Amino acid sequence: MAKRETARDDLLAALAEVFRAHGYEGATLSLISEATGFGKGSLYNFFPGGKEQMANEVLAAIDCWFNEKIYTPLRTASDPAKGIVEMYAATSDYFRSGQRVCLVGVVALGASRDLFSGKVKVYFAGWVDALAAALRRLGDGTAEARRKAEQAVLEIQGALVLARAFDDPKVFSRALKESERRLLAT
Amino acid sequence: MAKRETARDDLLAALAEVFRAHGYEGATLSLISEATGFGKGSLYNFFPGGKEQMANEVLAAIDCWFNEKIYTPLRTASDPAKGIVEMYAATSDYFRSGQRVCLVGVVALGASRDLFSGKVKVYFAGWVDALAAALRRLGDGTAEARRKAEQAVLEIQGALVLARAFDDPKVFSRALKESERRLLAT
DNA sequence: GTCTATAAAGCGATAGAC
DNA sequence: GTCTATCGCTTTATAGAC
Repeated sequence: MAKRETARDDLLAALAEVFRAHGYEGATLSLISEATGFGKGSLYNFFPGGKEQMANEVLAAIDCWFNEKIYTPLRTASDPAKGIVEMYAATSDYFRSGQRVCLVGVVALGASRDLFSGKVKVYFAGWVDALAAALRRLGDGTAEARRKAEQAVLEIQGALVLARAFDDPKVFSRALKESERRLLAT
Repeated sequence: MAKRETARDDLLAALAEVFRAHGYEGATLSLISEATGFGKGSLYNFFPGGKEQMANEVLAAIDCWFNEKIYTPLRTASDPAKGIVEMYAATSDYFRSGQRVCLVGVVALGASRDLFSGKVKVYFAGWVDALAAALRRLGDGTAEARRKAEQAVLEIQGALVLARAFDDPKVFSRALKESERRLLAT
């Protein structure tokens, strides 16, 4: 996390937005070049592996962000219930109330899934596991905690689909609020 | 629905599988040509509008199928609860227990959303509305029925994402079973 | 109605000047 | 480290033979 990595992190953030907006197949090098301000030559200097390496590093950066900002707090919060509340808040922020898509979810549904299946699994497993850990600390049994955690993650992904389909952020906000309420009830 | 339309329906079904497997951007004419057995010339004879027309007709056919097999039964079943049970069964069949993706959901999340936003909205609105109608017949108020219906459709879409991410049909089956149980409770 | 051949544009990726 | 020029290939789409 040294300062000299900031430049690459910024670049990865810009790349992530292009992949989110156009998907892996649709994110052409021309679009990437335009969005990042770098020529193709520079891009291949940063990522000798081309588009595939770009996407792999973007997915790794996303996983890293979620680990740091969501999964770890969820596991270590002194009050697990507060950790869950903060998870929903951070999730809503991250996805801009449903106007920003989940790149990992898009990849999971898309044709490029096979290329990145490892990273996709790690991302979702990390989320479900961290949430299940918090629920166990709230008193749920192992199986019940896992079931509820899976359900919550699934609701977030479904809310993103429906919010995009209806082009209505309120669908997302409403769904997340309900999901949080249900998860913390009893 | 005349018999002479069957050939085009079969063609649209084959096209749908290509779009599901590769997404709109990834479904190249070469892939489509291979999957359908028609040369590019023939494809442009059937669909002068090219790929965009193909996708539009595929989405229309999907909407038609859901209307006929799911939305209408949901509205007209003499027993609304039975209609809901059958909706979940038909949904699980249609998506092959989560191994088949929802093309409309994929389009909603993808870059081609703007091209097909009308059809995407109609599909999901049709589903939510039909399900809400069944729930009202079961005694729910307008707002409550709509809320529950939206939640159920969202759960189905989320279950597809998670099942694909984990590459595990059981995730889908479990989620649908739970969703059905919750919807029919009380 | 179906094909092959081909056009024109865009793709990912590379080479080499600076 | 960044660029322009370019390669070889694939893309969508069209033209024209059969």
